[in-house]
Amino acid sequence: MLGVAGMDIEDKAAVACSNGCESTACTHCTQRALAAKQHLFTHGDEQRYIYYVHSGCLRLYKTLGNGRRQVIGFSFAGDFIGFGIGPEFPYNAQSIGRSEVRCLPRGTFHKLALEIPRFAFRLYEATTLELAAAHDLALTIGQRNSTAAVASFLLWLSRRNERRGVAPTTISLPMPRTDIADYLGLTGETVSRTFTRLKVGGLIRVTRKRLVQLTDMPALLELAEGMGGEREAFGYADGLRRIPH
Amino acid sequence: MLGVAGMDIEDKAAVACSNGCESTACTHCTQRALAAKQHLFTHGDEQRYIYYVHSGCLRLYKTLGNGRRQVIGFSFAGDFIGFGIGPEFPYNAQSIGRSEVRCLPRGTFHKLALEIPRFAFRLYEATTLELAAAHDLALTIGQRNSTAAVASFLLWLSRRNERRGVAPTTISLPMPRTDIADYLGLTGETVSRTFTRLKVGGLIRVTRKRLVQLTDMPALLELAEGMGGEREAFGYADGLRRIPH
DNA sequence: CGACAAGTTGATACCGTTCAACCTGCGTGG
DNA sequence: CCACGCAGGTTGAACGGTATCAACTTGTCG
Repeated sequence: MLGVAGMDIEDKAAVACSNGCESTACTHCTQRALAAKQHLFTHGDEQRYIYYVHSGCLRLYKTLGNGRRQVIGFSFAGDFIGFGIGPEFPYNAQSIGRSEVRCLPRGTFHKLALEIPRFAFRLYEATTLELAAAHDLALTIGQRNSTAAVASFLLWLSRRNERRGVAPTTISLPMPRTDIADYLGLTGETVSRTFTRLKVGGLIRVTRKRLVQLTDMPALLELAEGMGGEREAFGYADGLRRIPH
Repeated sequence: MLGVAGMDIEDKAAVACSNGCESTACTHCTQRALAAKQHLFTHGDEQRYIYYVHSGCLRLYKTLGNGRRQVIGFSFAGDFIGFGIGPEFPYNAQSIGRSEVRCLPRGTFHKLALEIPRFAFRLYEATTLELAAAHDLALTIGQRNSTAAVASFLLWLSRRNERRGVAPTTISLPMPRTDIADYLGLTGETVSRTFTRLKVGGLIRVTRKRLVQLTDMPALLELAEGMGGEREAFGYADGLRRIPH
């Protein structure tokens, strides 16, 4: 075995890269600084590079002809963006705040993969983990109500913290509410209302708009599974009282 | 280049397999016949094999603690099931009707990948395409209304036919309405109503319950992008008249 | 400090869900 | 071969969660 089980997707990819970069890829790599809201690439752009996020955070999203937007992921520092084999990117990548990325020429990257089996295998592993994440997202969007969706989103960030040795109860949100909304298939308003319901329910504390404390993990875990209010505590399926008008 | 651009994901995987199977994998492979509704594996089962669907159709799905189900994909004859590196399957695979699968020992499969770079690379390619499909699903569930979702589902099957040289306007549905519903994040009732609306709108013809003719492709394409009824033909966003009570 | 983006809260509408009754058609067994 | 049975599918009526549109507040950055 490779002894990488339990590692983060970005960790795996980083290992994969370090293998390759040492030889060739990173000798050719360029840097790029992105301003807030600037696109790294858009849907249909030629796939020339695979990107490595050095700092900042980007949103990956797709759009419908009518303008509706689905965020399919967030890329944090240490993540790779742009795995895939098609000639064009099938989604958009946009910097949320300011960020810096490294650009690894795709050709070099793939040549390496064809030369070093372990490298290709790690690419496979990394993609496989992204796939699992995408399936989880589908489960969230399709089957969780707004409360369960927001709860599972917060828990996802919590687990991410945990794996990096950061306090799992202190969640910093680099993205605006509308991104969370478009990620979860909701609207900004609904996300906002859900935050305040979790807040008044005592499950979270919102220190600042982009900084959340998880104060009742077990309850959040239950909510995320749609088990909130088994006894329908307040007459609502998720056991949280609606804010009175 | 490898000259596989534009190939189907299952075609790619088949090539990948044929490369490997010829040497070792398939000499160890066993067959398995599944009855209707029988599970190939369930969430949490140890990942011992990678499966190749020889005949029939399976649904892949995940569930929430409260019992709600999200279908994350359908596996048709020629597809592989079970790519991934974790110790356990993160979803369930259940036969829809009767089906037959071949079981390829995971160890052999992965050893091969580490020996033959091109094989590992093809695994990477195949997973990459599955990932793109999962992102499309998220877009559908999160942003398309019931009409757009059903339209894009039919068009997906249509494109699939096209790539296999089958008439793209004749869609056979191996799965029940409830599977389509749980795939699109809807209910069986809503899918059923949407079918009849498309029917009375003249966009499809339902020959038998599981056999659909696409009679107005351009309109379906517009609907799938949420552009249906730009002029709101019937006063509804999707341009299709609701069935009066 | 001042302007504008981001976030919150409110009122209302509506799409999809839910629960229920009723068809339909396919496979099975008498 | 037909009739039965039942899963699958359709249709109906009402409810409700989330979207939508709008006003207002907050806070962040230049």
